[in-house]
Amino acid sequence: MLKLLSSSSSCLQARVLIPGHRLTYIIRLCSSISISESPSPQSINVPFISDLIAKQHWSELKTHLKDSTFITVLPQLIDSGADPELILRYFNWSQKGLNVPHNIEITCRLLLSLANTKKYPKMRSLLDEFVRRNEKHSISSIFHMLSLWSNQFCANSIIVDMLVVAYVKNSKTNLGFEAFQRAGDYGFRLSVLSCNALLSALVKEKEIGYVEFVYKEMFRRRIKGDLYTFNIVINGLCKVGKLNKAKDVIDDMKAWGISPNVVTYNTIIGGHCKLGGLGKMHKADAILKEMVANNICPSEMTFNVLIDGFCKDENVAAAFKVFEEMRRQGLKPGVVTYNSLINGLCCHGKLDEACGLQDEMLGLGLKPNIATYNVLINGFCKKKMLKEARELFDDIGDRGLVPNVITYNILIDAYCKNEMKEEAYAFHSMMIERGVFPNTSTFNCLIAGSFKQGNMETARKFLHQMEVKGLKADCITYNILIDALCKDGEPRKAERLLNEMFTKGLNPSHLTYNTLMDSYCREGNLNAALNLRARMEKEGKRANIVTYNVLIKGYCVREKLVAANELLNEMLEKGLIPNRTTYEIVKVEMMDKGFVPDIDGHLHNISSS
DNA sequence: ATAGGGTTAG
Repeated sequence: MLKLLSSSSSCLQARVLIPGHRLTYIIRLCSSISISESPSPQSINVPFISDLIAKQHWSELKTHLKDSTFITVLPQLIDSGADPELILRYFNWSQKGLNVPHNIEITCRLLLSLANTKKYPKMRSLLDEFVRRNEKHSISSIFHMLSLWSNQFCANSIIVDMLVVAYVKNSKTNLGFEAFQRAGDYGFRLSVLSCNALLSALVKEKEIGYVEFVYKEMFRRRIKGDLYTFNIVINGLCKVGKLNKAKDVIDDMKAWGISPNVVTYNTIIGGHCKLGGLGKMHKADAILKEMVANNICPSEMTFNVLIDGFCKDENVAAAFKVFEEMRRQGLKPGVVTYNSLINGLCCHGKLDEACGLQDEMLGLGLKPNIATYNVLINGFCKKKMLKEARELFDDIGDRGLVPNVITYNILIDAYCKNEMKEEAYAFHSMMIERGVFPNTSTFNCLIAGSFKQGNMETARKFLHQMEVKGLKADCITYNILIDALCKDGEPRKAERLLNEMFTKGLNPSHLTYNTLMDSYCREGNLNAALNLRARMEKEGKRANIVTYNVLIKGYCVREKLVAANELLNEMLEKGLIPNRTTYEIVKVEMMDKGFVPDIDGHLHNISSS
């Protein structure tokens, strides 16, 4: 409990009553650069000074005020009830001229007087400047000052609301989140506007845990979300594959009387297409039907998302069916539509058809963009038609387009994979010369290429170069390094890299674990492989087909056929469909050694029964 | 004054 006793221009006395104690403390709160030593600061002639500020007679003002009193003028101006805009003008001038750090107390008082006169744009720019200055003011000190100087919840809330937006706008999302959280402790009410801005920034930074926190907290604080709020949260959840939770949010919004719109549906359909797992396109199709049943008309974007999904699901035929349906509904396919289809055809090696489609889009007056070229170049590269890829690359400039980092990465990767490192390095230099900066992916291609050629030294050189350039190793970099060590028969060293990934906040993928398990299995260390499986599942990653293939093979080569068979059964029970590799392992390692399959595909050991 | 789509690297 705190009771205000008195306040001077720069100091504030308050009595602190600590519950359960009989003692009363008198504290003096002084701002950092206030001249608290002088008991009564020289008072100023407010009307006179105000007039000078209004006329912007700064040099005259400077001669009237001694240097040391600049900061004492502000509280007096505020106390006098002068026009807040006038005070702000003086504040900005003294700030610029003297470059003194922001004084929290003064800033908060100024914000409060601006809030009371509804000078919202001025408050926004003041807060923007405050946040941009990067001074290390703690959020709690700001909130504390606001509570000390005002008991108007409304004014305080508006300031805090704008503060959150200012942090988010200036890419200080973590501070925006902290302000959001503390606002709850202080009981300040935030608007849906600032919450949406915060949520949107958190989604962009893939901080989904925080997104979920803010979303739940909004309910708890009775901040009513709008259509944007729900769409942002749904998008965040879809991006990390939490599709069931995304569906729950759709139920939430309906419960709040907000109907999902075309964006909502496109987002959730896209989520299924990208990370839906088994039978994902069927689910995506079902959502499309639900959307139509709810009288939401699919847009060009809806079809684009579906077409791309089918292409990635290696079902180009279905993609073309959607393409036809799209035109039947009178929607015009755009460049993105064609890019998805061209990419789908390229991935199937159907380059002639892909080029034909490009001609078709040209005929429709659609201009290919750099992504169109990237998918085509990639198609040629994957078919080892590097000459044709190079020719396409040379066409880019004639089309008035500029190759981007992806274009270069595709070609560098292709040259590395085809043991043409001179060409790869030439493209690496070319991109730098042309001002396209290599990114982590560029180095991943170069590092992987070096390993492939057995050139450990070069790989290390690129890894070093990458760090020097301030580029951080990502999951794929680690996978490349882990793979190289594993191929070298060094799974223990590779596992150390796995540990390092966690310390760097990187999320190992199935592939990471599977690579390591395979390497342990090859040297017959089944326990180490099983430990890794346990670790992987502890991290929320269920064994996939490759995991089972690796482990089954591991048991087989150690002649533990019964254990291998148990794993095979486990895999079938979990609904994982054995692939060609599984079949080969089973045939060579098991069926040829006395196991026979029954009608369900389960194997039985005839020598034991 | 905020929400949704296409291209690279394991």
